[in-house]
Amino acid sequence: MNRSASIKDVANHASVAVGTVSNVLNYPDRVSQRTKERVLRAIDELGFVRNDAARQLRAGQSRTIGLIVLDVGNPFFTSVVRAAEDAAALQGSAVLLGDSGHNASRESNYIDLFQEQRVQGLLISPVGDITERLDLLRERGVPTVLVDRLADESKYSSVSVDDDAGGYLAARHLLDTGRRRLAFVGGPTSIRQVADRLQGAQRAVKEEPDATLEVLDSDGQTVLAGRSVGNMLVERGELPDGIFCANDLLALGVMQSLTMTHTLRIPEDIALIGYDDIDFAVSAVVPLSSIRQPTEALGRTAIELLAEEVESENPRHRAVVFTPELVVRQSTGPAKGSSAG
Amino acid sequence: MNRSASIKDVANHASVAVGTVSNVLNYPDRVSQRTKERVLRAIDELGFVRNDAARQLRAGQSRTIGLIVLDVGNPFFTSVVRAAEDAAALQGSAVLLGDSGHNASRESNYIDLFQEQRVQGLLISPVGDITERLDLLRERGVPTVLVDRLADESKYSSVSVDDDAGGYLAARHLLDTGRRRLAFVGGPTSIRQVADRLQGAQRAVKEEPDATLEVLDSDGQTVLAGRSVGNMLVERGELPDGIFCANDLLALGVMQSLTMTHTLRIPEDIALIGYDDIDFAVSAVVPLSSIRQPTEALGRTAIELLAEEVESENPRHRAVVFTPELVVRQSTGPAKGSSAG
DNA sequence: TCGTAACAATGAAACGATTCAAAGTTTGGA
DNA sequence: TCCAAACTTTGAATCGTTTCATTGTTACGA
Repeated sequence: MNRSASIKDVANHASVAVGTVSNVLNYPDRVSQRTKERVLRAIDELGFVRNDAARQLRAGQSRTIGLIVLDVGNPFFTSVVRAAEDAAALQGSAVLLGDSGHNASRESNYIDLFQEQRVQGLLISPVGDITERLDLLRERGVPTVLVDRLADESKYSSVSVDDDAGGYLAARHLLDTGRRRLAFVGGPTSIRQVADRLQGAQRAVKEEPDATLEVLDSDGQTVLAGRSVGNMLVERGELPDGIFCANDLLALGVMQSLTMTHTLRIPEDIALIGYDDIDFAVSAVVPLSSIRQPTEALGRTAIELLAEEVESENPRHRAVVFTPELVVRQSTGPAKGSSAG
Repeated sequence: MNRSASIKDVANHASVAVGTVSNVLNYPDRVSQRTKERVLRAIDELGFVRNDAARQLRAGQSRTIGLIVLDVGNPFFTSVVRAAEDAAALQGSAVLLGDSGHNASRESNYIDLFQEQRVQGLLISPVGDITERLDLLRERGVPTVLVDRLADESKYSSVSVDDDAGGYLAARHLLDTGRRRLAFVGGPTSIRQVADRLQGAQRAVKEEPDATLEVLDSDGQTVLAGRSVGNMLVERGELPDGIFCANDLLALGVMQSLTMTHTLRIPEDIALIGYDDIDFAVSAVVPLSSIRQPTEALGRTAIELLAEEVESENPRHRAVVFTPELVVRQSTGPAKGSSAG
């Protein structure tokens, strides 16, 4: 048990050359039936398992793809990850998953790790604007596809969802159901997705002369962060009549603190809409309206674009942009004593 | 850009021997200041990145740990994963994550993959009773720790939570708040965790002569599966007055279908309790009572036990069992016109 | 029976890092 | 100035695969 069996041990045990064992493993057709059986028996008896490090070393490349997401705890990303894993499995690759947690240094560590592993390529949902680092990767010949982030097509392929359009959809829906004093709740606007969704919302609000949009900064994009923004609003007293949150987790948090007052009603007093349409949106205190993103398509397409980059020597990069979709539920029903318009 | 620089390229560029470059990387103290600087400059100029495959091949072992969970979409597991990653990072290892999705063949694929990668060890939350496969791993000298599953201490280390105790806690709580016609909702009882929780519940119910427990099979452990059990109950009409779900996702699903009727009230007509205490439990339609499991401790301890196995030649295995905790929220408040007993 | 084409099996070289015994260099005390 | 000890540097050997030119074997038509 000290050292696991090598291909050489198998060769000895079956009285053949190492090359033959390798052929049994990789090109079974090149080997005669008799020999194949003997080798397979030896493999079984010794419990031989290929050493992937040696394979990779010889091959110069691994069969893994690195994927770095901003937050594995966020159902949006787990869904993308799942789709990417499935798509990768179809083409015989495995996915190494890294969670940066919106933290640039953790992200950097994963990039280092994946580079050392000589991954086939990298899918990354980057923290901030790490163009220098990514440009370096590009120079080093590591194919990279940006996920959930629009990229300069001359440099990278990317899959993303039109966040500006999504923000517009959300705000437009609040306006269409009669709300005029809107609030946007979103983490630091240095996060691109947040900034774009806000921008789309502002575009919609500008279309209604009597509508206003207040921006409420949240500390991150979690249920907890949403709850503290909600508490702040409740204490402050002066409330908007429609709230658009940069993601569903935030919205669920806001919903919690609003409903805990037992005096504010959703949607009669305040309408609430989130973003991502995670599974939990439908099972919230008040089922949450949201903006749905095609997560499966994101993950699958990312893998496909990466495959294109890996295969062609000098690939043309493509930026695939998906369109989000409004999902109306109870949390944005008609306002108190007003007909939608 | 065709081929990334090797240690030999660096050595040439800096006019030193390959061994010296290796020393700069691994034992900087053995190298003089002048030489070190020269080598580091060469590394920088060539953009050299260590080839992990070659390192591993030489070292005979990788610095990664394989972790196979039943469902990454389940917040319980993502929480465990996160804790394990952090603990592993502290000891300089990386975690390779695999999602079996309760599927034995996917699980088997990941075990193969991880074995080929020569991971330091394996953390696994196994699908069913795969003792044969695990015994084989043990013979091959792959240290293995079972996660969320009690193991025979003579063979494996394990970290788990006492599911029987948790089931008892949940059912006892329903009984204590006056419910007598209980139902248990849980995926196939071939899943160990489900079976144990049910058993604990049955133990509690036996303590009350006038109490009954009906078992409702669910198709998996997702929000969706919960919803369909709930729909079935509503259509059938004859309802329990207390429901214990094998996890929170199921409970949220059941809650959805019950509240959609607009005639049944939680907790007045039916009390509902879940299991896991995921973040979303608190933000449900009716904040969900649940059984909390110490997920961080699970993940961290799993890594620690694995480290013990890796370090000692002939380790004594340990089975660490954590105790779950009742979290009472609104979904199990007092019943209609009855005082708790 | 011979020659050749098709098929099988061989084993040395290569991948890139680490290790370690050996060789080379510096330092400082006598 | 010389010697030994301490410090640096060297480079061949090694890890376990895959590759591929070469050698060995078989089959079959002439």
